[in-house]
Amino acid sequence: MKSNTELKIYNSLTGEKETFTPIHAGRVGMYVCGPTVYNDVHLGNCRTFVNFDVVYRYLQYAGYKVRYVRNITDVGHLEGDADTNEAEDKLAKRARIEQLEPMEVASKYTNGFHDIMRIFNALPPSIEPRATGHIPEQIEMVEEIINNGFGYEANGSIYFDVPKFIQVKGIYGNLSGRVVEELQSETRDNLKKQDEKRHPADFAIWMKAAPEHLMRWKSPWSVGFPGWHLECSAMSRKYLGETFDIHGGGNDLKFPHHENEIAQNVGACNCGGANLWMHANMLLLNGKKMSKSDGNTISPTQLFTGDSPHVTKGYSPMVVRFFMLQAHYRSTLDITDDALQAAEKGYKRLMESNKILQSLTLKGGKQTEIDNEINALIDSTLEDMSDDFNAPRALARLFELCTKINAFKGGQLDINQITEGSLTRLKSTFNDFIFSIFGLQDESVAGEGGQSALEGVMQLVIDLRAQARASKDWATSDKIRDGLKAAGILLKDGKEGTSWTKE
RNA sequence: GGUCAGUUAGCCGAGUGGUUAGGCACAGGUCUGCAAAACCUGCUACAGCGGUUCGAAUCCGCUACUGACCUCCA
Repeated sequence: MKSNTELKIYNSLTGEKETFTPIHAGRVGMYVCGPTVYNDVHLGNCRTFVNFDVVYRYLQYAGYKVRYVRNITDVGHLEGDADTNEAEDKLAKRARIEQLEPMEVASKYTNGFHDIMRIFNALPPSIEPRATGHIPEQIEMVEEIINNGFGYEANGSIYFDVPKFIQVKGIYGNLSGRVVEELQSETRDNLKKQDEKRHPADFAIWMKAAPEHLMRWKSPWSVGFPGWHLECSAMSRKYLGETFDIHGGGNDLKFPHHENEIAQNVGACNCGGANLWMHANMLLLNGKKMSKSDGNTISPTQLFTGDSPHVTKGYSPMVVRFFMLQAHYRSTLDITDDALQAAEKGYKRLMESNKILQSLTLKGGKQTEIDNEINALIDSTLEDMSDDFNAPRALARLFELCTKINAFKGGQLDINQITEGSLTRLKSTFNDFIFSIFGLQDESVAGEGGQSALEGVMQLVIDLRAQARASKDWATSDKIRDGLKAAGILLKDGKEGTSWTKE
């Protein structure tokens, strides 16, 4: 542990921030609900995964060995009314529309999802299991649930008996705050549709496949496919154990998905799955939920290219990632063009300050008030992250350090007012935060190989311009500066010469 | 309709019962050949109405509004 502060995490299950104590000292098991791969990944989905990427990264930084499991749902997730014949598997529907095998659809969108995650610099999970790769485990779980009396068969489909579960275990609704009596009264109008389910709150754990259904497996009850919630219960248990540390996902999965997941786990092995549930909040566009039907939506690609009426220009992936870090994961985040522009400048300022910091040196530094301030800021940055992963607050502290760093360079503050040890600590912590914890990348750095050649060229150009300036040849000097700006390179004249940066 | 969350300065967004969040924008200044960058200073807000308190943006209640979930959704 590089931080002495204990880690506190908000637990959706209890509604309180709790001191995090892993089941096995030094190790963390974390499961995050991954995407259903029937379409291009949604930008809001990206926010959730970026948030959990930071959680994953910070846990590792804090010294934990983390097993991070994030699934790919490629079967079972129904679209439409799941209780009528109109229900259709999301992947199967897509396969029909695109005239592809369901697995082609899954592969296509899984690849697309991975591409976007890589672009956002999200680390791959330790294990990325697929629902279709775990059919036996899911069938086994259905059997367990039936044997424990919490499942019943109707026409080849198996349903989870929620009223029975409530009667015996009494925990259904603890996560989402639902009361099943209310659910029943709310859906009474729809009761006539539910010919198979005994209770409207019941949900399918195994579905008998209609003849035209493309995805089908043999089971003791019918040729069919598993229910949507089941794969997470089965796979989290398989890879993380009957009880594990953290389960995460988007806020909108809390009910019914996560509530049912818990019910399945408890119903199968009398184990509750995760000790701690984390939910990332929604991403809004112009103050409203993204919705394709309203046109209030933007894809990651559109955001990068600027090809959308919602933005005036394209924003780089790291700017978007930085933008996401500026809000707490449990708050909604409103994506607007103005906010993105602000984030773009903030991101550049942060990256630039880090570059400056890494080049700072001192001779004969001593401990002063400034030294104390800097160390206090570093400490609070770590404390902020340990307080329910408060990235925006940690980022604010980093910006306060930026001001100091820039002042050291500009000469407004004397670098020798801090000790050698503090400078070293500042350099490593600042660097770790930006790259290892926040997972940002420096987009101003050119690709491999090109950088050193460009450095040489730039040094030459800057020298030539310095000569022109020395002889007060402003025309040449300004021509160089303006020409470089047009090429996307900014020159900065400082006290100790000129430096440059990519725009 | 039910449940839950939120309403913070021009914009985005943290936050705690009493002290400057931060970013961006804006204004003034320093520096500069000019500019940019950087630094300094300023702008100092907490939906409305009540209540608790010596003191509330922070706790409680009501109202208004927004959003999420209740149906596929990260």
